[in-house]
Amino acid sequence: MTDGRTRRREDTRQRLFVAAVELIAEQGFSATTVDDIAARAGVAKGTVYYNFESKTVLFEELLRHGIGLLTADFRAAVAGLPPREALAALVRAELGYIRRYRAFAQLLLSEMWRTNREWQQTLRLLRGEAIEVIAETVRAGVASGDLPADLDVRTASSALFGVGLVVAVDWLVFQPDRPIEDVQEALLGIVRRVAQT
Amino acid sequence: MTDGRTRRREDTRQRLFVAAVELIAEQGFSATTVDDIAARAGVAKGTVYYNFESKTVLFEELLRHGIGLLTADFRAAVAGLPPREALAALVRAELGYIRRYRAFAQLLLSEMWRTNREWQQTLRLLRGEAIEVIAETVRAGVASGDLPADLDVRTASSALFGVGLVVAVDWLVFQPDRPIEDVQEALLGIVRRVAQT
DNA sequence: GTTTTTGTACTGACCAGTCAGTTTAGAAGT
DNA sequence: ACTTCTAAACTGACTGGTCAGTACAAAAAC
Repeated sequence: MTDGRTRRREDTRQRLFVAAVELIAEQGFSATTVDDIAARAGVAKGTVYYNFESKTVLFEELLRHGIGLLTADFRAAVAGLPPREALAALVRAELGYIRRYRAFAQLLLSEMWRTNREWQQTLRLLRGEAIEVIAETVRAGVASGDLPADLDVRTASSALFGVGLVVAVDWLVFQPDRPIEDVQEALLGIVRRVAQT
Repeated sequence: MTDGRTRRREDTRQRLFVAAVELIAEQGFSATTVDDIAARAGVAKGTVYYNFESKTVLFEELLRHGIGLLTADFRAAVAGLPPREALAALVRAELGYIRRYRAFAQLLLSEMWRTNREWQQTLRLLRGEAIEVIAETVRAGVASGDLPADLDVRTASSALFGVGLVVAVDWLVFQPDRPIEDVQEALLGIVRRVAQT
């Protein structure tokens, strides 16, 4: 199963992911060339096409991989917690994820609200999966009375997701010196306020 | 000054701005070709280069123009108001602007947190100008005691700017059916909460 | 008669994707 | 063990197309 071949190949794909995510976060998908990605990953261009069908597919698989990790973090964070605590745990999980995968978060923020791109459908779907975890928590809170009954679940969930993203990335890009605890506190405050509207 | 020639030229530039902003909001700067922009504006390619030095300069002037309007709206909104009301007025102004110049807002959201692009310096500068208006209001509020003294002016101002942008664009892209008053209410609630931290 | 726009044709750089050939891991034969 | 064989993994020069920017003569607007 994990013989030398598969491990080697998995390693190559991982290096390509890392190279691609960094370059695309900095420059965007279109401005990033396959040659750049190959060079940064330390492989030949042909290797990119041996491992991925096309530049677009590479990016789609990258999105799937990255958001998959985020969704898993979300699920782990809320497991077994009552609604209000689960909501706070989600905020902490999102921030922790963004700190760990800074470049991916930056990339998401830049590409999330685009329209008319080939991979846009994929991204929408994946965004939906991540937000669904938040939505389940919000829904449970509304049902149990822990959260206000008139809260629009879908809107609140996507707003929560987006606000976390923008505040954290803004912090990473423009205020990297500020301690993360402040950011987390500000975000938790925001969430608490929205949950009472 | 505003003779026929200048007005005609100004009109051409305006049409090019509109075409460029829509295409770049949808696809990004790199994926948008000068031929596309000219075609959408209903103008020959040569006209683009008669009116602008290069594709990059066109984009930079577009950014200057768009953020200039936003900054002017901000200044008009806060004129003569006490800090807390001024803050609410800023939120309303930002939302109104985003509704009017939807594509530009989408473009800003996508390009704001990029690094390593030629025009990135320009964008940072302009972002600073817009945020400075917010910062003046926040600073005045802190000085007069209307806002908490321990509020970090720079951070609060940029967070306010970013949150408004992401919530509004998310609304435009994913929930266009939802009434804008809801969005405005949610935002005002958020701002009130942050102002008390 | 001067400024602005048009239309078309062109150049040179760049870039996604291909492919014939090379290297490598490890299975099979002795 | 140790050679031989094979398929998987990787390489990098090459191709065909795309696109920013140029050139310029003729037309339209003022």
